Amino acid sequence: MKILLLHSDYMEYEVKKKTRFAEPFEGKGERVEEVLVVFVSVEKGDTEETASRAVDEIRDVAEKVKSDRIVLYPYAHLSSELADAETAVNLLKFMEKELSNEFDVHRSPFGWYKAFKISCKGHPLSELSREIKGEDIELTQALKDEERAVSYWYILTPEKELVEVDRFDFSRYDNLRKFVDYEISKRRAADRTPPHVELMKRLEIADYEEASDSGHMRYYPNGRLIKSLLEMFVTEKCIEYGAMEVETPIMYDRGHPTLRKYLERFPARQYIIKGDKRDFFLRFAACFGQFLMNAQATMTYKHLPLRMYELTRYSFRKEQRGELVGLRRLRAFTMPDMHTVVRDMEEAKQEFYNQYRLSVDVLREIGLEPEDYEVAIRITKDFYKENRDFIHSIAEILKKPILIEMWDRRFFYFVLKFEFNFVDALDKASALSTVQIDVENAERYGIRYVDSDGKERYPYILHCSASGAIERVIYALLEKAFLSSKNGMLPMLPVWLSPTQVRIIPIAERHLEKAIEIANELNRNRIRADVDDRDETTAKKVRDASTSWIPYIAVIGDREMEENLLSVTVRKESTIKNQKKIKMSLKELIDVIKKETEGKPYKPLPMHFMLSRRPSMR
RNA sequence: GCCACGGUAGCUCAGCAGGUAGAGCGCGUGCUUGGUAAGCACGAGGUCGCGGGUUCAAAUCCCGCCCGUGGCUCCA
Repeated sequence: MKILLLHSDYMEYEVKKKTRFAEPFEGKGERVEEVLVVFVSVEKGDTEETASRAVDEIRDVAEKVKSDRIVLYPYAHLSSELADAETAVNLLKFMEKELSNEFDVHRSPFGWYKAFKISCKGHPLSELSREIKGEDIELTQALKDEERAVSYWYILTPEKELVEVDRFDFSRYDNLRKFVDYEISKRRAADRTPPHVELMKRLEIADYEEASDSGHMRYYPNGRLIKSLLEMFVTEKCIEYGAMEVETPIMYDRGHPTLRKYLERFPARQYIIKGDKRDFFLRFAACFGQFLMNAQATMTYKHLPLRMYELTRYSFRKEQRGELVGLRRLRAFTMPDMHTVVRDMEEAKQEFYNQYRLSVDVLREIGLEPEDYEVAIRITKDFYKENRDFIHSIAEILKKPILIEMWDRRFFYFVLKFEFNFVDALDKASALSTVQIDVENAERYGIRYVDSDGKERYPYILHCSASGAIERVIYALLEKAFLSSKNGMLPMLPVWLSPTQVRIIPIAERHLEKAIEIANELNRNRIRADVDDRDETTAKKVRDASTSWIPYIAVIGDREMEENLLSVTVRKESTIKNQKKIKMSLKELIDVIKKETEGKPYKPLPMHFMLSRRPSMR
């Protein structure tokens, strides 16, 4: 926004003719004496926040020149980057309203050709221009609100008692203590790179891509397989839960009146794409696309709850440079995003409860148990008071204490949310699953349903990410594996996610043919098996398979050929000192793995099944 | 984004009072046909992150930038 301030003896204007942007106006014009005239150009990207900063400037100048009368005069010629007319009028009206508390404000109509006369006083303060940058401001209104909101911290015990956080006995809850420390005192102890960063590289899962922006990763064949399987799994679970899968654009008009409000909270966090005529921002979640779709749908109470799902590949958030780490925090990430339109708060609570259970279930099947994460519930005080029993009933689901953050008032779109927070090897917490009850966006987007009495009503909307970002799930699995290795176990991924599930190791060349035959049979049974046909010693091949976290290592030599059995090393039952080796038939091995991966998605080996034909990816 | 530290072979790192680069692993070739966490030998492989400056001479000193990690901040 650009403004030009002229302290004047008088200002006089006369309305001549409409432009195509003209706002309705009846009068002819007016003359105002002893006035501060403010010429205003509203620019692209300006928001109410920009406008209120302009108001502060104007107020400041008006007080200095001791003028209690102001003319707000829309004037396009101060800028070459003008906002659309609707925004401009809205912001001018907003400024008029803000200023009229203290001043006699005259707003000249927008979008008309006007003649004016002005007599500028000419003292040193009488002519000032100001540029108020919309994009660069750090603090938007919502952020200011957040600063003013006070948080109260409690622990909700499994016995449904609400205890102030200082009075809770954490002695049996080490992980929860770490999480609470992280949340409240913001204690940071880490002095090294998180373990998953080294692991994601060494296991050829993912790596930094210097040719892209920070926080955009490359995924090697192994990583793509793991990511793909997780994506398939979460998607299946959400569809099974009753969601309609959709796909929506990844970029949206920056000036779109509905989207802008949502954007205001994070002005510096968007990727901006220059279009031919309009500028676009890259989505940071699937909300927009789904809400716009919902707004157009004809819905009645009979259709509710209505669930819509999308896997965002990608969501973009231009996080601050120093916040990015490995797979924990990215600028481009994949997130399952489900929105549920519900009739009323009763239905919202019911869904919230069910989606909480869905999230527990999804994480558990992925390989993250309730003891691997800590629960946080964030809630407004009012909502808590009105729904005490409901909130307490949530504590029953996992029977573990929950951190409650209570706000004295609502400053964002939701009244209630939960998160499951993974606490990693460096005691840092990151949110995985989350569900929120949104009481604001239905109205903003014009999402309505027809109720049983024939009247249109605004529904509530739940936001649900059943697993959290897929990349973050991989991070959690790697950190968990690292933590388990500190407890003397061998680190590994769940079998259904392991890129190679069975490694066949022929002892000498004469066993190779049989090894290939076995691998083929396994692969026909949808088990990812490969063959280490390299010219290496058996010990070396076993070591390589072990350091690649392969769950089943099957050695085949003369003895196995003779007995028609495999000599299988089972990783999850082994330690580095004590390898668990079992003789079993091929059929038994197939049965064991099939049982272990039952109900999970499958994809074939991500690379050639002969190790000698496989490149090292880094 | 701010502060600190780091970037040298494909990988992990050594070298740095300024004098044109080293190890281990990996890779290639040969020997070896092996029995459960690293066989042996030989060989190839380097714009020392990028750009500028100081100097007879810069991987090494100075400045700027890029990337990474930690802290601050932040996480819709």
